[in-house]
Amino acid sequence: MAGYPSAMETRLLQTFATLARTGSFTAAATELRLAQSTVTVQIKALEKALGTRLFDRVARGALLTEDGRRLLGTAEEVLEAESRLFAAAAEDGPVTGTVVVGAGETLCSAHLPLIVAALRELHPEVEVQLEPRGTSAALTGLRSGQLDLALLLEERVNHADIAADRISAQPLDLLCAPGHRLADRTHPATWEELAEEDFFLHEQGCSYSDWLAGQLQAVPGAQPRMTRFGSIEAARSCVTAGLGLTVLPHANASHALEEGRLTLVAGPPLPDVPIHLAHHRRRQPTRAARAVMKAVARHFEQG
Amino acid sequence: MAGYPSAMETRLLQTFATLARTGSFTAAATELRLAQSTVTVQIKALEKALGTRLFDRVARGALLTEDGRRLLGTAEEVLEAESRLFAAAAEDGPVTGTVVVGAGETLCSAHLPLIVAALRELHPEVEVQLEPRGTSAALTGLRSGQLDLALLLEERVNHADIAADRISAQPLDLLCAPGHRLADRTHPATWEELAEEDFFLHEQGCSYSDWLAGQLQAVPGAQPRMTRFGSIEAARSCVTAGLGLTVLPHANASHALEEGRLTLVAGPPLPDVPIHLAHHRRRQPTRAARAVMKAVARHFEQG
DNA sequence: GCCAGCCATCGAGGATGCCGATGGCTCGTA
DNA sequence: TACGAGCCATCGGCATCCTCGATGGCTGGC
Repeated sequence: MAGYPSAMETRLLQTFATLARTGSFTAAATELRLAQSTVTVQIKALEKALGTRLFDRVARGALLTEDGRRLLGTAEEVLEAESRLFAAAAEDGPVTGTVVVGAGETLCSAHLPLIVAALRELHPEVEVQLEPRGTSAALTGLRSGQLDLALLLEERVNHADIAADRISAQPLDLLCAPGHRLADRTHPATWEELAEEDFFLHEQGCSYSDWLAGQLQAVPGAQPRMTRFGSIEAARSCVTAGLGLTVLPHANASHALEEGRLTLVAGPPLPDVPIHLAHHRRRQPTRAARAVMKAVARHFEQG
Repeated sequence: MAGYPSAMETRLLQTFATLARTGSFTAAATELRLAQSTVTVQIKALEKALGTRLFDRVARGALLTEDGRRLLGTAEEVLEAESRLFAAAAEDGPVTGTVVVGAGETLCSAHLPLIVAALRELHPEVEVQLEPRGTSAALTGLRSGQLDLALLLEERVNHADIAADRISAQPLDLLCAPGHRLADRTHPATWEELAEEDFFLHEQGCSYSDWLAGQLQAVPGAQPRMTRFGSIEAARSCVTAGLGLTVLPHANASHALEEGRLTLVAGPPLPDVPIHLAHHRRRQPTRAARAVMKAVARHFEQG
């Protein structure tokens, strides 16, 4: 029994303050919507808890004692602090802080700079920190708390502890250099034809590159030649140099297409790659993180 | 339903702070001597009351959310204010302020200056304000709250709402001027003899003067000549001028006796007049008032 | 001296808090 | 992979506490 009675309820302090102001048990009870006897009991309980008499009961009502006057101010400080607590809880906190977003290089280079720029206008106080990570590294980061959000280029994100929303889908482009022999094909190349070509793809774990690799390897008797790079830029450079083909989300290829460094290859239909925005299910996103989530969603909605 | 839920208990805030510090429901429960389930329920109740999630429940325990971090400080302010309240209640307040003491002129002139002087040494912060009042006016003052204390020269003080302690008794002196014809009596004068004299007495309502008047009027066939004054000083002046006799508590006569302006008259035995120290029963004396009460009691104990 | 207003007390009943047990979940380990 | 330890959420029971209305004592005014 070291300290004070731990169960101190501010309800008693409310009654204390009201009784001090009105000077009447009955009036205080009316104001507090309580029975008069309840006020009597509560004040008695408070006096017992504080170990001192707070009021003199006189014929016309209740008068603060010296101790009562002395303690009233502090009691009101408690109430005021409590009121501030409720007020702080009611209002939203500032949208500020750093949000660490993990995303594969594909998205980092194509979309995220635009998103960050849009966000900066809406919430200048929010700092976004990009962490280039593949899907599995991103998931680990979400679990360990190193990442607040992750953008995943995956068909499905199915983990019990990860919440993921499908926010968009990227069309894929099959690409080669303008001078490449497949550049001017008028009718689509088949998988069998493509399996004879050289491919320069993004690293293992990149979903659309893995998907393409799977398609090529599925061609019977084929021995597809695929070189994987840790950097999209490196793979794309090989392709613009005319060494072979690659596959990229359209957003990552559009620049080079416009500048004539790459051109589309007519080929078999390619699927869209969905983009998922993920966060840890058990961790509530910060306000800043929610702002980022909104900005991401808006970016992909608009195109 | 305008405001916040009025029943906010700091117990929940204690649990909030402890859980935030330990990061574990189980550890917090152990520290707070509660069951783990209780901590769960309390935190849930607090989150509901505040309308926001305070903790992320993760596998290894509980992590503060952004809102939790933001509100923790304010919650601790509430606890700290409450702690101050208990501390303030535990310690005695300062002995300071003004104490209004009512007393008849008799005591005001003889005793109270000494009491005030003694008190000033012990409690320099306490200011005593003297209100010359007769018994009935003093009682009214106690009831109305104008007086904190009253010193009453009465045989008995018997009022349900007034608490009075008999703290001393004043011996009475029967007095005349040295040249008066009763000054040199060797054997005591009787009431019959005294009833022939001129008396200069304090005002109506002065207990010992009234008592003396009663004795004189009780002498069969007597027509006592008594002049009453609103001021003791006035009555005493008449007596020192040799115009007659008076009766006074010894303390009020001693100065004049020592200086030879008055002398004792041998007469019938006179009773002691008790002094009562009174305060309103329903009003708790302030600390300053209690200090005055102590000083008064000590003064009369010492003589 | 009676009446109106005020506070204290009491008993009942309804709400609430706390507890122990149990179950689901995660993580580390054999 | 299966298992056990540790952690939190839920549930039902029990005791406690809170609130209320009724009643009585008291004071002060008419």
